[in-house]
Formats: sequence, structure tokens, C-alpha cells
Amino acid sequence: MKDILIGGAWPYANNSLHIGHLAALLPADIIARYHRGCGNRVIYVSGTDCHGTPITVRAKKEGVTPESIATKYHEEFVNSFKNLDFSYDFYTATMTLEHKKQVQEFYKIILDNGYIYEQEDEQDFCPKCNEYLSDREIVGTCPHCGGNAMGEQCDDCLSPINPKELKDKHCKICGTPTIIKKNKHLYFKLSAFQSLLEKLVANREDDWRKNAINETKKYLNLGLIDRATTRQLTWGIDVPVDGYEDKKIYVWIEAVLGYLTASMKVCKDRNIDFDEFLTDKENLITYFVHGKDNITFHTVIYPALLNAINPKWQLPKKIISSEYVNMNDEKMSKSKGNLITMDELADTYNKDTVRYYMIANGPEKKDVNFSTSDLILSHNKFLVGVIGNFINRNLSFVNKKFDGVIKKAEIDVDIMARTKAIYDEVGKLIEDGELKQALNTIIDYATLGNKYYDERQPWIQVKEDINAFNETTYTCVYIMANLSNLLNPFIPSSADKIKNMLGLKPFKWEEYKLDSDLKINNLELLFNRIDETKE
RNA sequence: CGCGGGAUGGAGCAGCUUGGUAGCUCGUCGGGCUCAUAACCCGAAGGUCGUAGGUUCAAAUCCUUCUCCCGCAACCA
Repeated sequence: MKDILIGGAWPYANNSLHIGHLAALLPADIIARYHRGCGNRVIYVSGTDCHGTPITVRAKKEGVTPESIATKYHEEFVNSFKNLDFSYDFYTATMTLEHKKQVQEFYKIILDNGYIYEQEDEQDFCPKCNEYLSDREIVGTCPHCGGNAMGEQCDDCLSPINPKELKDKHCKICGTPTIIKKNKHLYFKLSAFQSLLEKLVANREDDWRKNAINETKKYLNLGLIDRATTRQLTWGIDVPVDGYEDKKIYVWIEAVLGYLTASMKVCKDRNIDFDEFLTDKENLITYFVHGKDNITFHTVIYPALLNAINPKWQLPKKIISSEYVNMNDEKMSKSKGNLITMDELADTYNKDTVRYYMIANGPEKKDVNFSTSDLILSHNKFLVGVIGNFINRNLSFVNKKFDGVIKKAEIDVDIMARTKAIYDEVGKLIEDGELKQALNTIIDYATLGNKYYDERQPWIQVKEDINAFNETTYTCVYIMANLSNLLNPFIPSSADKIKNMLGLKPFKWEEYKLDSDLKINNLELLFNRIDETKE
């Protein structure tokens, strides 16, 4: 038995989940379901990222508390994930007391281990708002072109800017000129992990996606610099250090620790020794699943923090980082209004159609383009035409002729050989995060079923050779039973439907052996054809 | 010289890590079947894999040149 920890990225509680989140996060669910089917001990966690500036700013603007915004989106996220059958073992939020307390514990450990130090800085301060301003909250004149610049980049000449070089700095919110005030912060010695992380990337060439390898190397080549762990904010986790009552723990440190706090909770509930669970060993595999903009948080920041807390714990073994989904060749964005939310998708289409499409056409290695007509095409061709049709053409025939009774018979040896082999083949692909290819391999298996059915011509066999007919049908049902297993991680609800129709045992990632007559109950179409003209 | 991604039959893509018959879906054309949700199965046409060089017995695949396309305020995977 293996120990599996899967961390899905923590969505930020500032906007609804959209198709891009889905593309990035869905692989985690498939990997989790697969490992459970293998009988492994799986801990699959994620949660809502609730703190930070954008939520605070928005709350101020809307005249509500940051908490109410975070809560609203957290509840929405929970529901969105549920609608698409995400099987988190624990989906929490960074504003829970449990997370906060545990993060503070970790913070103290990192401090005790000597990786956090204090430093005084000069910082921009708005006398009217009575607040220290972050880079994003400052507007000013670009030192290069004299144009309007905000935060870290100039709007006019697009050149990146060191906020210290900005001229005529004003508070973005009230317009008051800023003053410089000294402020102390606690810094994390990220630079101390340079060589450790360089070794890590070198060791993970075969385990991390290519984009993760490249991004991480690029980041490390720039040289790691120490980063502030505290922020002048009111919304967040208290810094467990005297003299820092006016500050909070910076989100970049706190959110990624959610993987630890959430999985600790699961361990506690299941009576698993967490420390032992996460200690690096042969049979432990930790997966981190997210979009490409999140790569360095998982390949640099998180491993550094992890190592600062307990050097025995396993650094990320697998990094499954997706590229982007574009809409009609444009980048998705709220302002362009071309954003499709997860809920809209789930409401419009069968959840398994959505899951199937997002894997079969997912941004595994490069950006992809989303289109509704593609989704419909893919649904009609593969789910209806290949899988659904294979099952329906068989079962409806047996229903008509034999009142739904399937007689035990010899199973075709070639089919059986293929079936036995496919579990390892697809399993390997899933473990490597090659989900697109894994799914295609399963589709090929179903196509094999259709070919077999055509070649055997059971509609003729039924009249001329009933034994041959029974063999054909039993072999096909055997394929269906195994198809259900293979499809389960990808489209669990449809996979279960197959089992229910045939009264089969629950999902396991191993060859399904048939050994008796079967009776079909409640034959129904697995998928309905979508008529594109109606969309 | 800002950073990154891409260029493969009419369209959309896979293959490139680990060089050695160019594969898939749609579309087109033809055939088969009638169990099936106008679903399924078989076959054909159509690509010198952006350009120019190089390495090699052999390159879509490795190296270099050039050209063209896309993303890089904020939200944000």
C-alpha cells in the first residue's frame, strides 16, 4: 500500500471558479480516485484562500467585512466542487481557527529553527488613510517615461518599476501624497534554500511537468532573496511574535501551509501519525496540482517552508502544473466578459461531459482553446458514440431478446489479454499525470469493443449459433465491467451507472472478473446526444 | 536583443524528453452493417511536419539562423 498526499491549489475567495480553475484542479481528483481504487491510503486536500489584500480592498470598497466576502465565495466553491464530483478528503479554508492555530505553530517552529529574522525598512505610508501602502496601492510618475505608473509596472511604457524609484507617489485610494515611514518586518531566509532547491529540481526531472522544471530553474537562476513574512494588514493570521500585533502573516507563507494543516486534520481524524505519514519514504508520493502561474509557490516557496519546519518531510514529488485555457483565442478575463464559470458549465452540461472534455482537451502541455462546439462534438463522438453506444447496442439487444439475462460464456482470449494489460498501462499514465493519454487509451479500449461487436455480428449469431452469441455478449459485458473501472476516476458518476445497470461490484483498479450470469436492471442511456443547433 | 508559448494534410490537435513506417478528431469521397442515441465498422484522397543551415547512416524529433503568430495593467488556474 502506498501513501498518497494530493494537494489541489487553493482558490482565492475573490471571484467565482471558472473553467481555468477546473482545468488546473481536475487532474488532482482523477489521481485521487485512481489511487483510492488501487487501495492506497489517499489524503486529498485543498481549501479556500481567504486572506490577503485584494479581498481587503474589495471589502473596503463594498463596505462589508473581508470575512463576509471570503465566506460567500468559500460556500460557493464548496458547492461548485461538489457539482463536478470533486472528491476532496478535506476541503477547508484558511480562515478556519484550526488552520490559523496550526500556521502559528509552524511559524514558531520556523522561527525557532532560525529561518526568520527581523528587519526594519522604509515604507510608503498614507497619512490620511493612516496605513502603510503596498506596491499596488501606490500611484506615481514613471521614472523612465514620465507616464502614469502603478505598483510594479508602468501603464504607459510597460517597463517594470522598482516602487522606490517612482516619483510623486500618491495613495491610490485617497490620492494623498505618501510619506516614508520606518516599519519593521519579519523575513524568511528563503536564500538559505538555494542549493537545496537546485538539487530538488535536478532530482525531479522525470516527475515534474516540463513547465514546472523550466519555471523553477528560471526562478532559481535569478537567485533567491529573503522575503517578508509579515504584512501591515488587519485581515489575516496574527503573527505569533511580540511587537507584531498590528501585522498579519503574509498570505504567500500561510496559504501553502494549508497543505500541511489540512492533511494534519485528516490524519488526526483517521488516527494516522502525520509526522510518519509525511516523512520521506519509498511508498509516499506527494502530488501538487495547480495552474502554471502557481508553479514557484509549489516548487520553491512551499518546499523551503517545509524544509524549514521539518527536513525529514517529503519535498514535492509530483508537480502537475497546467497551462491555460483560452476562450476563442483570447485570454479569459472578467473584463472581456468571456469567462465561463464552473457552475455555468455544470448547470448546462452533464458533469461527466465537462470532466471528460476538460481532460481530453485539457491544457496539459500547452494553452488550449475552449469552445462549446468542441465540447459538444467531443461529448457526441466519444461519450455517446463510442462508450454509450457500445453499452446500449449490447444491452438493449439482450433486453429485447432475452429479457435482460446475460448468460455466462467463454470470454475472448485476446480481449482478456488486452484487458489485463490496460490497467498497468493506464495506471502508469495517470501516475505520471498524463491524463489526456490515459483517457485516450481507455477510449481506444471501448472502440475495440465496438470493433469486436461488429466483427462477431451477434445479430446474426443470435439466429445461427447461440453459443457464439453468448460468448460475444459475455465478452462485451466483460469489457463494460472493466470499462467502468477504468473510467471511474474520470467520470465517476457514469462509471457507477454502468455498474448499477449490470449489478456489479464497486470500483477497484484491477481486472473485473465475471463468473456468473447477469441480469440487466433499469437499462438507460448513459449519455444523451446533444443537438448542437439547440445550443 | 525584455519574458514566455506556438508554427505538423481544409480546420483543431498528438508525436519532439529517450532521432529510424507522420497519428487522432472534424470535414470530403466511397463501401459495409442494421444490434445501437442519423450511432457503429472498413477503405480513399489530402502533409517534403514555418524558413535556411548543421550534426547523423537516418531528424517533425537534437543544435544554430531567420520569419510569422499569441500572451505578459487589474481579476486570475
